[in-house]
Amino acid sequence: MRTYYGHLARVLHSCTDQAVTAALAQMDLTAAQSHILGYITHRTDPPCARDIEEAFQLSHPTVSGILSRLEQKDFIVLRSDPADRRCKRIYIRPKGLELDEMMHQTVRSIEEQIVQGFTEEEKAQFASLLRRAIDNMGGSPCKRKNKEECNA
Amino acid sequence: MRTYYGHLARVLHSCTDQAVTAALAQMDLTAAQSHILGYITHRTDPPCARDIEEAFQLSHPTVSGILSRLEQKDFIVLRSDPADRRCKRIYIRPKGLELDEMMHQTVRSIEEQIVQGFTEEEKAQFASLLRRAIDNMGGSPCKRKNKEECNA
DNA sequence: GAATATTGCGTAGCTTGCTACATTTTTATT
DNA sequence: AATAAAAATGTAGCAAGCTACGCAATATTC
Repeated sequence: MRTYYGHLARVLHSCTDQAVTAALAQMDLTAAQSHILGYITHRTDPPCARDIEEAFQLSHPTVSGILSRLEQKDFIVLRSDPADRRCKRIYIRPKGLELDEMMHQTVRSIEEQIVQGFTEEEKAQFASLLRRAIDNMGGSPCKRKNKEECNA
Repeated sequence: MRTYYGHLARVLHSCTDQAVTAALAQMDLTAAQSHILGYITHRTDPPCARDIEEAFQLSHPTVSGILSRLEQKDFIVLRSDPADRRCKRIYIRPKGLELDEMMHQTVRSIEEQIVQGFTEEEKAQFASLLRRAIDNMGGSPCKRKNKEECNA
């Protein structure tokens, strides 16, 4: 039987995503929403949509959709930056901040589950091979200037 | 910087998928459609939707949507099985058969690009680690009885 | 200073993924 | 035989990913 790495990547992404989403359902968050919410929380200064696109290698409309759902649920607020009125800064609201600890614990435990039974060496190799494969494919849809922020 | 395997899997899936879709655009096929079309072509007997769900670890509505788009484009035809009227057998149409060789060549070349610069040992390890990770996550959304068909 | 390019965002429209529910047909139970 | 369970599909509705387009604000260039 042939090996299709693309297929394996899809399946791994898909089941991981669903595990996280299921674990976070009680907080009314999906996997994608929680990752982005966590990123916003841990920034020292409020990011704008563009920052998230680069950090997560996602297109603008995708990020835009996720942010608008987070805003609807009152986890964040978007406000135009007076210094550059093109940008909309993203501010965490108390309701979003509250979930942070629980959210991160959930994500961490699922990340551990993925590499359960791996030796430290295997974990390192797994990450390294994944990053090399991504690099072989030209990184990702977005052109990214901040390469160090990606594939993290 | 922490390593998020789930994130890496998403990015790898995403850029692979887009590379395949871009390469196949002239044939009016997406990555998902071409994989499923290839599977149907290489079956000795016409499969039904359920077979595809198991082989690709996808939910019924997902497969149903892809099949209906393939049928709209006249690549396949769906016909009820007279022996079991619940099943709809999937038949390849000439227009679908035509693309097979070109399609497979495209997919193969992108699969090679993913593991470009990998030694044979690294390729084997990469596939093995991916399969172990998928296994750790409980395989995938579908419960699958045909485990040997999966993660291929 | 005016014209042009770039940047950030919004929206429309698509595919692909999911869950949840309903329907039809077949199989199993009793 | 009648009823219940299981299996295959259909459909509604959502999230998340994309491209392609347009608009407004800022930067750049002449």
